[in-house]
Amino acid sequence: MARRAARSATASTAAVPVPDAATAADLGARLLAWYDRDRRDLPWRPKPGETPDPYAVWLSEIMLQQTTVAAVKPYYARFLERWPTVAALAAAEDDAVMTAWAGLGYYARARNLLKCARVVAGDLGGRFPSTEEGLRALPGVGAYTAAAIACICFGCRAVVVDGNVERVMARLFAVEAPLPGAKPILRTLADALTPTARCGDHAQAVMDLGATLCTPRSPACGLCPWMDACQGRRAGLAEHLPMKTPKAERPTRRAVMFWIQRKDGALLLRQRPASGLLGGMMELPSSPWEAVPMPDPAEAVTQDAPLPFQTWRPLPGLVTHTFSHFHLELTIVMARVGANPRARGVWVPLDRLEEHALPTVMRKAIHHALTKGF
DNA sequence: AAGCCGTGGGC
DNA sequence: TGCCCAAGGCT
Repeated sequence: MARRAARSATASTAAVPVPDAATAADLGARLLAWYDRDRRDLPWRPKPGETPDPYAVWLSEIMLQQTTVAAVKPYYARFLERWPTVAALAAAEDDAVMTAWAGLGYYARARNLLKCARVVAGDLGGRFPSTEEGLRALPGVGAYTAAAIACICFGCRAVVVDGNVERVMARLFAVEAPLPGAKPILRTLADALTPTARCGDHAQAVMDLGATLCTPRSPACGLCPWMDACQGRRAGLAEHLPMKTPKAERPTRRAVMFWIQRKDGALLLRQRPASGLLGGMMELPSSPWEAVPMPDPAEAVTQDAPLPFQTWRPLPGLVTHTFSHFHLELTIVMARVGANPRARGVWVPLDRLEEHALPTVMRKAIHHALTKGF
């Protein structure tokens, strides 16, 4: 029974013919010709003939996980200038790295970045592993990143599959099975197209194709080196691929957030727990973030404030923010406390907030308070 | 193994 | 405006 089910799953895979070696070689040659002609100039991409610095490539690949090139560029420049080598980064203070990462999101990446730098600079003597398997064992380095570094920096033949590659393969071979279920099929197709020579350039070329021409919406098929071979385009499906299984709705969580100022004007911040949402980042204290109606400010002041205070007022309006899996609405309560309050956290003068690892949602809350509260 | 984990930009 | 998406990894 189970065997029969597996067989039928395989049958749907078999409906997508894997290209033969000659076809793959032809497609690969046309792709590299296009890449060599229209190569994008990216800060982490070595010029033709230059030897890539594994540290720089690794840093860029971590930053680029689920993050756009435009968002990464300024962070990448600041990191590379401040910590030019893996040894320098390994020696950095945790807080300095989290502060420098603030605003880029997915903060586990920053924690793993530091862990990884310390493994490489310490146990590995300052050198990144030169194999896919060795790289894959590093914190924050998964299948994609290991393959990318291995082929870009060390010339390994590695199958690089990211969102771009999946989209390009789905269109080129008209794969109508929806993601994420179609991942194995798309990987098989990417593998069939992956050459041994210039494997790193090939990988970057497919990703560039996805980023610049074979875009999620309104692909520029007329400029594509694979236009005539693209089965998705031939079927009039290109723009609709890859299909995706619908994802769950995002609930809205709500909370009352406390802007608490000491007599000298300093603001109370706290550090969040090391793991989980915004792990290790700084926050304004608040009631729990729950998918319930907005709490009554007076009740929140009584139940959830990190220290007692008499003088307070709720600010008009809401601070809204959307995370990967929920929306957040915040009511800000402004309060004043005495000169020597006792509370867990750090008291920060308003002109030194930028020295702390404040994620975007907290910057929004601070901006709202400074705008509406004064 | 499906859910968790940020943010900004484009349409 | 609200929704989709981006060079994924971890648990």
